[in-house]
Amino acid sequence: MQATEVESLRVGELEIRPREGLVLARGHALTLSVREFGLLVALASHAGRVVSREELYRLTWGGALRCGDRSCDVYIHKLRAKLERALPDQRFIHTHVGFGYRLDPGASHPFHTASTGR
Amino acid sequence: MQATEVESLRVGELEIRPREGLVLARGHALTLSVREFGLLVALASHAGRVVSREELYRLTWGGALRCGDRSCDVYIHKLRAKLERALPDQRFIHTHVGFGYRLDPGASHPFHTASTGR
DNA sequence: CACGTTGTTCACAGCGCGATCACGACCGCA
DNA sequence: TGCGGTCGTGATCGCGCTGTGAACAACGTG
Repeated sequence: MQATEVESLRVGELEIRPREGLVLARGHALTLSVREFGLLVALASHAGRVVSREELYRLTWGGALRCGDRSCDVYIHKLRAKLERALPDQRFIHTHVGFGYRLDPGASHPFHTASTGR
Repeated sequence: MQATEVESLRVGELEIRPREGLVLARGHALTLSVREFGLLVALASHAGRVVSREELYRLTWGGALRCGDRSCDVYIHKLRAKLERALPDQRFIHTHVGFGYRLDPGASHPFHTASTGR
């Protein structure tokens, strides 16, 4: 799945143009670094699916994720910060503990269950 | 039966993607822990049939169920809670006292069945 | 060279998860 | 009716996974 070959990826109000290195949030442009952009493209090209850190790293950095490497987490954080600044009312990147991350526009947050409500 | 090799399992309005660690309930994502997810996959890969605790434990935890271990019960409970929160009008996990659990979307009566029909 | 940006790594904080325990409800049975 | 076995369910606790800020090095530019 070569995301860089498509003209435009759409995830909710995000429009990503891989070949231009451009991201539009509700129409106006975001300023992302190369890594941030690569990560977003990697996520967007699997939108709605859970992507493991290994996979994200391979797609964005281009190698095997070394044990203990937290680069993904750090950049997920940076990406979240910028996305949230652009669209404060939405949540795009969801964490699936033990599995990876998922990019999803619609649902702000999946069901959350503490333990039978109190 | 290696459930992790199929793309997607469907049980009623549940869609389970073993390789992603993702569950969709009526289209939108659930947040399950690794154990909860493993258990659901174990049940789903035997949907409609009663699965013993020994079998569930072996499939999910990967070892023999020790005498007195209630892990299965506890996680069945957690799973039920999350499924019920997602789809309150349905019951998926049915208890067969003395035998085990059964995952089934439609049926609601867990009667002590000798299953005559079939 | 001075400076701002970016990429990488580290350290610490916070919280979710997994394993277990405890108690109570329920049921079949003598 | 008392007893033992089976389940449901809330609670506890240590640990690992994640979130997050910051330090530092590597560049690119004027």
